[in-house]
Amino acid sequence: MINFNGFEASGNDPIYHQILLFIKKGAVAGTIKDGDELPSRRNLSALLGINPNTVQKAFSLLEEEGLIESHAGAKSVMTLSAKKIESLRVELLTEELKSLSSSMKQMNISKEEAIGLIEKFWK
Amino acid sequence: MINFNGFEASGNDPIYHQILLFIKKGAVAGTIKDGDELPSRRNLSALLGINPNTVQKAFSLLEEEGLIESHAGAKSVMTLSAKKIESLRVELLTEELKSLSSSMKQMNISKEEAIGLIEKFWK
DNA sequence: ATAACTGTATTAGTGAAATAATACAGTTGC
DNA sequence: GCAACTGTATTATTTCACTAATACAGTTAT
Repeated sequence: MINFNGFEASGNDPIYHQILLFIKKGAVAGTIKDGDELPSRRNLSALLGINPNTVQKAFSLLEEEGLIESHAGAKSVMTLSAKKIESLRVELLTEELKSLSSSMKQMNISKEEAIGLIEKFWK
Repeated sequence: MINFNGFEASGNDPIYHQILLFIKKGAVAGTIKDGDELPSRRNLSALLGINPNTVQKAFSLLEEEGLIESHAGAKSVMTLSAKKIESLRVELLTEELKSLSSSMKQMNISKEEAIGLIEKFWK
């Protein structure tokens, strides 16, 4: 069963999208594996203190992307492959790093200084 | 007069917030200086293809933070100091790097790999 | 002075995220 | 078989970002 203890909703990003990212990042990290069961919509919404429909939105998007399978009555399960995971890895890293380097350039911060700052901030 | 040519609204971040960041990052970069005039609400909204009220929201937040001054009838102007700029720099960098390192850890990516990826993505 | 610009304020409407309360059908465990 | 769980669907409401259309008062340039 996938563990949501490390999850905390924050910022202005929609909650359903944060759940989506949490699952995707877990898949990339290897902490979420093919065949893993997801908590039920009702259980997860209770655990996170949010509405079941919000969880349902996240899960239905995961299904559209082919990352989980759902059947009425049974728990949803992860459907991962090495190929899918590699795609996720590229997708998430590209997003993250494009945004970082663009942001740093807008502040006129050099690559070297940026790397130095990362060394500091990495705890 | 502050130049908004490099600005493009994108993503799910509210537009008023993107305008806010654009100004703050410009101040940190040094391309926006103390005393610089801002375009009028009406002009900027027309240039960006958005509603004047959205620009007004961004500008009123900037005023609350003491980064601009506005008086009825006259153009708004930047009110920056070395101290304010340094605060902005710390605020923006902390935000950006905390988010990066947290995200990388969720994907189980080491500091060394992260730095290597930044070297690649920095163009 | 006056026309054309400024900032500021108000009221109304749309769309999306999230909540709330149900309902129904399929599965699983005892 | 049956109770307790599952996924799925529907309708209504609230909040916020954003748009839209005005209105009014202060400034700036000619």
